Amino acid sequence: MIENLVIVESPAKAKTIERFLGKEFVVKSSFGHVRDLAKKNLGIDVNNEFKPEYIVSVDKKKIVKELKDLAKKATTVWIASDEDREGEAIAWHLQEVLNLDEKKIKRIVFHEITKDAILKAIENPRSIDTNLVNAQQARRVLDRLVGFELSPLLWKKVKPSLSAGRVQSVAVKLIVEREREIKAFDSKSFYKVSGQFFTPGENQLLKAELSKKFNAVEEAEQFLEKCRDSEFLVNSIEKKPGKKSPAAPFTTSTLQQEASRKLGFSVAQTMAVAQRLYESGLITYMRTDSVNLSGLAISTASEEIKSSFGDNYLKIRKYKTKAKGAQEAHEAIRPTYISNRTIDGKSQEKRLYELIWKRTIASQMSDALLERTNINISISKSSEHFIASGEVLIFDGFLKVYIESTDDDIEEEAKGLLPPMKENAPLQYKSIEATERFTSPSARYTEASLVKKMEELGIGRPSTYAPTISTIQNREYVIKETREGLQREITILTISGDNTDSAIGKKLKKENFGSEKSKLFPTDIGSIVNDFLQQHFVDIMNYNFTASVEKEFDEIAAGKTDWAKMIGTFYGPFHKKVDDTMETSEKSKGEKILGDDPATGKPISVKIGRFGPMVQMGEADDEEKPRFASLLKGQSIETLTLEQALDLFKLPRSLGQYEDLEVTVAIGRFGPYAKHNNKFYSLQKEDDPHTVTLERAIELIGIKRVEEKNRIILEYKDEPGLLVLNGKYGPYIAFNKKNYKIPKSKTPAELTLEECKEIIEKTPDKPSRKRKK
DNA sequence: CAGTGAGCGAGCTTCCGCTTGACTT
Repeated sequence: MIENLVIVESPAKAKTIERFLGKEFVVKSSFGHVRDLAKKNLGIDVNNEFKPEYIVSVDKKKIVKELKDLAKKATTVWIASDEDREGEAIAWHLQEVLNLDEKKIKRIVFHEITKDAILKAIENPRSIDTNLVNAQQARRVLDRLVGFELSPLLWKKVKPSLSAGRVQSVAVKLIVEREREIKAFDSKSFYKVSGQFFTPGENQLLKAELSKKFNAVEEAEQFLEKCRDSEFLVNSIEKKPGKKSPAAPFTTSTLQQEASRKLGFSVAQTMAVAQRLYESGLITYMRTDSVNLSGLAISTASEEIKSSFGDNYLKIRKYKTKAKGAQEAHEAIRPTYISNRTIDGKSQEKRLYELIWKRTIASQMSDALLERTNINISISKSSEHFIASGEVLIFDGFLKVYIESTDDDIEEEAKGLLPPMKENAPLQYKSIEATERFTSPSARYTEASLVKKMEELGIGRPSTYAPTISTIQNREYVIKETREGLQREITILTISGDNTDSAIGKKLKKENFGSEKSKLFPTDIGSIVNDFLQQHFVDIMNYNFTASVEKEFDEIAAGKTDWAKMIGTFYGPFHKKVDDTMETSEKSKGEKILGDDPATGKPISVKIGRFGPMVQMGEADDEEKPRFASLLKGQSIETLTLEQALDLFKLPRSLGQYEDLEVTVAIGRFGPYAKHNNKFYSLQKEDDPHTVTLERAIELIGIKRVEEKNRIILEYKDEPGLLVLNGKYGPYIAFNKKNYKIPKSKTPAELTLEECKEIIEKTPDKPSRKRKK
């Protein structure tokens, strides 16, 4: 007999709590949800008030049995799952599965894992909030209906094994739309003017920028012309105080963003490292949307700040969450023991821990105080002004430990101290430059900036950000890639104060632009699926869909709406639309007509084929069979031009004859190759299949033949198909398209044919490897 | 290792949100 059984969601949490409570308490974990909708079919009876069919998940059978046994023996069972919608549902499912007298079960909640908080919770038990449970059931059922009705539609109309859902489809949409926005962006050039000035007799330089930007090179030229015989004057000096405040403590989303920017971690990597830190008891729970710190955390942080930096660095702050739909069942992510500035562990763990430590400490520190100075410089022959701005740090405050990064990669020049100046003092210029710049489109998403956007829209939860990002990449809707940029030429106009008589200097400079590092790009399939869903299911694809159903879930939680009724209102029209689309819509291949082949006049189109994106020349019902060619890596249906398509049809290409047989070049699955006598010879990086010569192909054939010859250690006259070869992993025997390992006891170069045959016979048939989930 | 693009059909795929190990190479 045990006195009390306490059930929480996470085993790490169970371990800590067990330490706080006495011997009369056994603390166990449910490992999250214990039941879910049946996986076969829908798992929902749509004709009977959407009655869900719940089953104990396979991986939870063991734990459920254990909890059942313990619960039977206990006098009281305390269900202490999180205080949010999912937590309440977990509590209800547990109650159902444990199948106990209701009087034996008590529902408790606590927000801090301290002895006091837990004992207080135990003094104030309540019963399970059925309305909140119903809100969760509505959420679960809606997601299942959307996912399990839209996905099969895609299998039929686009490609098997695809998926769609309330969250993932909108995440893909963000990326598809951003890509189109970037492709459609019309970059405009403009001129930015900056100058270097000095007070006669002094040698300190004052850098200043013109607030006006010029759109045409002529305007910039005219302005510099005016500057050349202008007088410059310090028009005004303005000083004003400024301050910077620290960012809130980490949530899952902000941790993922900062770990990506500062440490270069992927979203999944951040979560895996954080999980290890959590399990070692070093940080609090890492899946949270709360920016709140416990009283204990704030007081230990205060101590740490006072002793390390001094009283004037301390400023206790309460942060409020801005995220839509935040449920705040946990604390913010922080070190468990704030006095530990560093930890032992792997390099990744140390770095992430230090980031969390700094962010937590900084959040309770004073503002940084600055003095900002603007010097306004007038130009006698123009009404424009140059402005020099500087910034001096008066008090560093939280900046002593932590500076938050931003996504904007616009290099902001470090503003520093300005040289001393007097109002109305005359200035001379050392040089004035007009530099050509270009307007740029919104940046492509990184994994972390996509999470940030999803959080803003209220789509997804802390526990699903990382898995969702993985799903859309696994389905190949989206690909994370580094792409090289392009080069462009910019014009720089200069006048020099040392030589006021000479003409305006003009030089051209090359600059790189548009390169992307680890950014998310939509694939052809991603775009096609997005357009298909957008065309037929606008409501679900709307960025506000989640926010609006969340409002209805809140109504259910408040007991104002019946959950099955709410689902019914949604499902009626939705299901009809699914049926209609299944019946009437054509298969979606993303087909685009590019134009006609100038040589034959046949139409050329691009679309998704059985093996991926391809171009087609001619129609299927023509007398002559149409020609096909796959798109190359990096090309996409959306952006392929007729010219590029024609290039694709130039292969395979015949180079001529060698040893009485034809040599051809083409591009295969593994890149460009030359083919001769049914043997393949890979082209090298420097070879272009469109221009490579017969001579070069023959050279490659020669090289490979020598290599092949060197591979052969032994061959036998009596058995031409049996060879002893030198491979990547050492010598081996090749026979009948199978490879055999040579025992260590034998010297490969001395093997006789008989010995080889013996080895082959003794080698057992390898069972063909089967793919398991 | 190496261009494939027909059609039929069985049997499979799929959602979101809680939580961590456990299959093998």
